[in-house]
Amino acid sequence: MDKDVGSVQSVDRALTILEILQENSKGLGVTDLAKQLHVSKSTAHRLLMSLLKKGFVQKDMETDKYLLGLKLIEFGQNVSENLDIRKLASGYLHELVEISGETAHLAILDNNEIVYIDKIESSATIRMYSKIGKRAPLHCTGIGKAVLAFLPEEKIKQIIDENGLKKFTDKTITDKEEMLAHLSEIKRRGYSIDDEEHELGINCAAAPILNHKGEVVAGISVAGPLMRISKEKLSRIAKEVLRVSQEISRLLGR
Amino acid sequence: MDKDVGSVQSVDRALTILEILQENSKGLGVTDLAKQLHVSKSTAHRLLMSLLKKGFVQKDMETDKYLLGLKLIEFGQNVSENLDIRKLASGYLHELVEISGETAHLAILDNNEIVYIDKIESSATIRMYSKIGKRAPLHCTGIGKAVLAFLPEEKIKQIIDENGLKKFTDKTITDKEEMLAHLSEIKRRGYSIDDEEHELGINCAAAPILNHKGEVVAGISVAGPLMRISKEKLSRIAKEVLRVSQEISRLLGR
DNA sequence: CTTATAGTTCTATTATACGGAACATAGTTC
DNA sequence: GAACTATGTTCCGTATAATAGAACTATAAG
Repeated sequence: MDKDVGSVQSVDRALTILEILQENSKGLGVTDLAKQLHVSKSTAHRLLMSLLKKGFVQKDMETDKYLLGLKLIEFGQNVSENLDIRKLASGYLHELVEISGETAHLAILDNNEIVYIDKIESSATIRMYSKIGKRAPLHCTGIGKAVLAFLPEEKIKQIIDENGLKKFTDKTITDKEEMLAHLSEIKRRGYSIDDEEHELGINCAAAPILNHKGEVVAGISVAGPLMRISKEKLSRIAKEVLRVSQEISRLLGR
Repeated sequence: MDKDVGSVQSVDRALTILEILQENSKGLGVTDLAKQLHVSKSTAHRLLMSLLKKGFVQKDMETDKYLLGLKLIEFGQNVSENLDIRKLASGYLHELVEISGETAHLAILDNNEIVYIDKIESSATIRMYSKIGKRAPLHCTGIGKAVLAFLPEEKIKQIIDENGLKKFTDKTITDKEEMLAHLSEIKRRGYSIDDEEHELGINCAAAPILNHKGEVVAGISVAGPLMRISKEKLSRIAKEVLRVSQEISRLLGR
């Protein structure tokens, strides 16, 4: 057993108690906990007293068992709220670049547009901050459509009515009914495909990121030139983008 | 300084670190934390290593500061999900009984009806489990209306259309439009009043309990015979019921 | 009533958490 | 670019604080 240098035994144990209690939602007694922790009853008890005093665990009055405390709800909320989506997603975007060999993007929804807040390229190891901050419409970009599709029905209609469906290329969807059907299909399968609807020669697969309330807050995509991305490759990429988007959403408490 | 007997110093300190980090959402360095904890840098550092290893804190790669870890989101979710609303509310219901001298109820929404899951009476110190499990309609009870008012608009209409507005007393609201207006008023002020709409001679003030997503999951009320409750007393009670409902909702992460 | 089981408090022992110093790293100032 | 500061990390001897086990309660079971 390695000595776990640089950390504090009793703290490790206390945190392990929390983990054990997470697995036992009906609560555990001191003796059970002591066994699982491989410590004496008195040690387990003292650790519990510290956790109890701070509200990290509570004692069920009826069963006399210890369970996770309400304080943890607060903490969870707090972390969710102050989460920096860019930092959170960064590692995943790199993973997507690795897998696909193409460029990955992260964008958030702001004022009926998307704003790119990160972009990671395969070739250049340095980030191109130039494009970061760029805004794009919702109706004809991969991330835009993915985000739009997951907004509430009324909000979608409102945005379309307010902003229209401006034509960027011959492939841009400009008919409202067609767009609504398209979005509902995106919502069903979880990801969107941009088939040169914003810029000719560029294909893109994207998926939304949802927060703990199930609200769409951002989107990620992988995009690249048509010549390098076959239909088949794009659909493989789309699966990966979807998977990653779900992992990120999960981190947000989704 | 009392010795905080029965707890573990290092655990207390580690948990305090989490509390301090909660107040500093942009993160803190080792030195700052050590100062606030009144311990040496090395101690603060070792405590952080334990917290870090378990994912309770994370280190921001860009600023090199420590902040609350994503693990806490999981815990929060877990606690919310496994929360026993009855146990949670119990103390608060007793408080309401104390304040009002009348009977307090807790009910949850189930299948377009409310189900009473707790009832606490002033006179009898023992709980009357007889009434627990009883079902009642949404449109003419205090809790029912409070819950109904906080459902999504469409859901409200759907429920009314499906279940109708059955007349129980002369005061029962049976007109759909009148009911919708009534409900929107309830939503505005946060609490509902049942003025003999279900049972003659019984007045009641109720308010909804919302979960972390803002969804209504239950309601609480204080009810009593007309002869003991003046209009004025009822409105005083309603304020208390509202306050308590908000406190419980907050515990649920609202 | 006795026995068993779990929770809580007490206490002597030593392992372990502690502070301070040393070292490392980076960011600033001149 | 050297000298200086501020901050993070590692090391180490010491004494404190955490530990195990026993004693003591409080319930529950037989």
